[in-house]
Amino acid sequence: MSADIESRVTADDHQALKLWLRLLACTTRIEDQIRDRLRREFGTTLPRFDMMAQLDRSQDGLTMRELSERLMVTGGNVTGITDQLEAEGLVERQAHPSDRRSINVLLTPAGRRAFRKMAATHEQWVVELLAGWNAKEKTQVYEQLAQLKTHLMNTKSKES
Amino acid sequence: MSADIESRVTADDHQALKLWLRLLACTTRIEDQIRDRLRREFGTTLPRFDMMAQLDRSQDGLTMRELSERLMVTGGNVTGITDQLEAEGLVERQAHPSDRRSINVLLTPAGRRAFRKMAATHEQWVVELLAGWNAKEKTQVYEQLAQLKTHLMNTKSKES
DNA sequence: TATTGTTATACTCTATAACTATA
DNA sequence: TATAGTTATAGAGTATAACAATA
Repeated sequence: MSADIESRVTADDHQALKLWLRLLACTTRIEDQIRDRLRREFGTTLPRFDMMAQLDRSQDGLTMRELSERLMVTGGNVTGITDQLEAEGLVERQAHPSDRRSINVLLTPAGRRAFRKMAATHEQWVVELLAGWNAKEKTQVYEQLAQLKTHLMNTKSKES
Repeated sequence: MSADIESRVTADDHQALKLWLRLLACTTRIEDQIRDRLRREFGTTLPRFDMMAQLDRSQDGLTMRELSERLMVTGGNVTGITDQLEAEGLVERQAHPSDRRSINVLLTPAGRRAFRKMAATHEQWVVELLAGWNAKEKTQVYEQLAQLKTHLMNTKSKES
């Protein structure tokens, strides 16, 4: 390998690393802001907000198993979050019509109202935090991220 | 406000939210991969790796206070991570030359060797994970993120 | 036997606050 | 008094594994 090619490879490597560190810094900053605001303004957390978002999309509720898959956390965690939300009257557990092992979790009317209100505010936070980009730039980055996402979904996790 | 403007605003809001969710998905995926690989291939964690990266850059070591600022975590956490790395012989605590309250933390020669090896592998992971973008695209996103970062640094945290 | 959900437990990462030694 | 560092504690957030009920 010639020195030229090698140096180009090295330059490209550092480019990727610098890009990653900047990407991580921006995302972490936004996520921390959202966590902090959810806690202070609504007394909730991101996992709880995410579970309510999943339930809001589904009219008939979701089983613990479905929630576990969609939130990408293990079953024990779903039980814990559901317990908290149920204690506050935001969700309820119902018997599953056809499988007595399963449990259907649904938003209560109060839970749906509370979520809709939080979601609107949350969306305004995101608009504000991403206001460093105009509409055209947002579209560009959105499409560039689509490419990256495709690549990442095809990138196997390293086996142990 | 006319219906047109309002609908444009709404469209833009959803654009920001969709962009944020995609940005978060990509970043989380990469970060999880890196955490997982650090754990499996080097038996270490991201905070430990980050501390060693800071120490590798500084020839004369850093005080606990400096580490706390650079890693953006509180002092108690720095003590804990330092304890772990010291127990494995990767860093050492030394008396500060001019302030007896302070402690200087330095990489040991073994720690520096271990870090350099990990860092090279880590950089290859990042190159691989970001391979969904070519060099030109990486440069574009890098510069777009610079803009966002500037905006985020000027965005005050919400007061309580 | 396999699956659903719960419980118990543990580990990482973080913060706050009380404490000591020193400035 | 103020600062550097340590210790103790707590709370998210996550995982694994043993378990009971049901399929």
